[in-house]
Amino acid sequence: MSTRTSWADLAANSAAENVTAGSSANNGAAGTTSAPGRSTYVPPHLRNRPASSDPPALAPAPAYNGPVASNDRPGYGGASRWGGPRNDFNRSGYSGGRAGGWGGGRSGGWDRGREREVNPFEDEDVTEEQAFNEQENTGINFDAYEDIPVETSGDNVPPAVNTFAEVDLGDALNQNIRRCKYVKPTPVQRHAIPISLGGRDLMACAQTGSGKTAAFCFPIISGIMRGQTPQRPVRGARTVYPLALILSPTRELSMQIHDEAKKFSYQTGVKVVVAYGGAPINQQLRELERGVDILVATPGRLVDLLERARVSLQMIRYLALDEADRMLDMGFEPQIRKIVEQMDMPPAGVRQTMLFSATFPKEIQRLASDFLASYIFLAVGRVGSSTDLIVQRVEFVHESDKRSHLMDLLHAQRANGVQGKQALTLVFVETKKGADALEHWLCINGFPATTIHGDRTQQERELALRSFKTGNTPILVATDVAARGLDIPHVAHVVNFDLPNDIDDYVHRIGRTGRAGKTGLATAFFNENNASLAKALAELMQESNQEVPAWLTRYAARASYGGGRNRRSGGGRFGGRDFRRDSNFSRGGSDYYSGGSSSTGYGASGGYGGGGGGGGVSGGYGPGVTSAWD
DNA sequence: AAAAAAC
Repeated sequence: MSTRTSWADLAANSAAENVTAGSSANNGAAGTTSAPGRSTYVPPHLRNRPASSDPPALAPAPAYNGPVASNDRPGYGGASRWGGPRNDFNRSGYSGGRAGGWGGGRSGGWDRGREREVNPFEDEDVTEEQAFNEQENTGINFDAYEDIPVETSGDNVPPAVNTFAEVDLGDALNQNIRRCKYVKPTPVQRHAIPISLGGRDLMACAQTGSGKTAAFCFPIISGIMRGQTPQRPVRGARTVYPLALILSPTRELSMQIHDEAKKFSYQTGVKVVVAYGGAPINQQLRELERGVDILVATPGRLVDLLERARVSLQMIRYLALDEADRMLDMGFEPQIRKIVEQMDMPPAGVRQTMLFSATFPKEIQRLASDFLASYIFLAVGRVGSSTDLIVQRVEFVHESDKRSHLMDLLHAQRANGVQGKQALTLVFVETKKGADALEHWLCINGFPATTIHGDRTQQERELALRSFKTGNTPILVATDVAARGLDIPHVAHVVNFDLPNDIDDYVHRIGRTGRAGKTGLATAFFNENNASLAKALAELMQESNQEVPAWLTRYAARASYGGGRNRRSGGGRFGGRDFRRDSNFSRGGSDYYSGGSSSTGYGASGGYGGGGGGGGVSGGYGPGVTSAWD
């Protein structure tokens, strides 16, 4: 009994046949099938919470009364791609109200005060009322941003913004941005947010630690807030229908994205749930039943949930792939294809799709383009990494000398340690066995170490990460499970005990340090086993103004087989280049790339920061000043 | 050849 032309109707036409309107959001929890007990369920971790941990007396988010048509900016192509139905996203009657103002019935019970939303900012100083619009006067040298090379291609690229205030994210979200103490958008946010708000699909390449999570979360949250409350179909009573899906390649990264997204969506009425393997599924199912707008997940657990019909993707409006190139590499691609193309998700062009990574090899871009419609390619920053914050060293170390060499590094580091505490050191190795062995060896030699890899239980993995973050065990031996996305503050040193075979993996690994405007050190142990990486490594280091040892240059020259996987993706200074711009790209269709492109942004300073040296992104960050950088 | 990702 659908009564209007809505997104749900569109979905019904394109994806499913058993749409039954009339039930409220989220699997009828507040509708006719509502289970009365459900809305009063309080999960164990929230029971008996002292009153002091309730949200402080923040003013309720003011009603959002701004224009509601930002999804429809004329001329950006969003509306035309969507045709009529998309206009229904802009619920004209959206009138705020408590906590972002979902009408009654949304997320049954969620916003009725029965369950208090845990304040994710409770550790932080929320009384601080920095004037949101005074960010021009903070004394931060954001001019440095102007030097960051930016490349966009695609049709009708929306112009970048300079402040959060000038994009229309809504008051509740703006307040959370303020609580996060994000003063000014990072470069990728400046460009990606207006693109996404304009309704466009996006493939974005931006440095590690450059605020990508917020770049895709803000438009999603904002879009859901202003969107029409969907008529979610009733299929099985226990099927839930998230509106947004965020996929990431590791469990810990999904947890981290979830934590971030919870902060951004605090008191917006938008519910974020995370689902990943290795943890009991029942608790995740309970969370899902309590309502979900944004689902953050790893692929395996999501497929499980889909096959159990506990989750349907029929109502997905937003799809985001973090570490998108990893998600589409050989190991992951079939699973991702299944989720995106073979379940009930609306097709590209109907949903909005955002792909983010610090690296984006051409061949992966080609695969990814299957998931996108008329998308904008965005590359921000140099060679896939904030490398000017990271001092990269390469040392020639024979396999048999690696342990003692590591020991020397750690001893030296301990001597220089601040306040007697060992600086956090992240040591990457090639294999899980190798990780365990090295951890053991470090421990018996007096260096408190722990390890994270796929053979450990999820509990062990999470404990290891926590123990590392707190400095309890300041050395973490890791496989590539920890290479991507994880934001671990204060990592002073990344050691590539075993170098990866792929230069992109190296970029991601060293990106675990040098975050939040801090400097970092990355040391690699190179030997004859790594010859195939020599060329790419030497080039990468050169591009980021690092000292390249002469012996490495010789290795690089010798390695004539430096093609294939190890070649810089697209070359040049960017983490990537739109593969559509390659002259040898052809795919039959002509609708692929017809737009213009622009480099270095929108009339901002030209050039690449004088070959890199002056192009630093860190310049001007004062101590204690937080940006949305991380 | 390895790692990750469901039970």
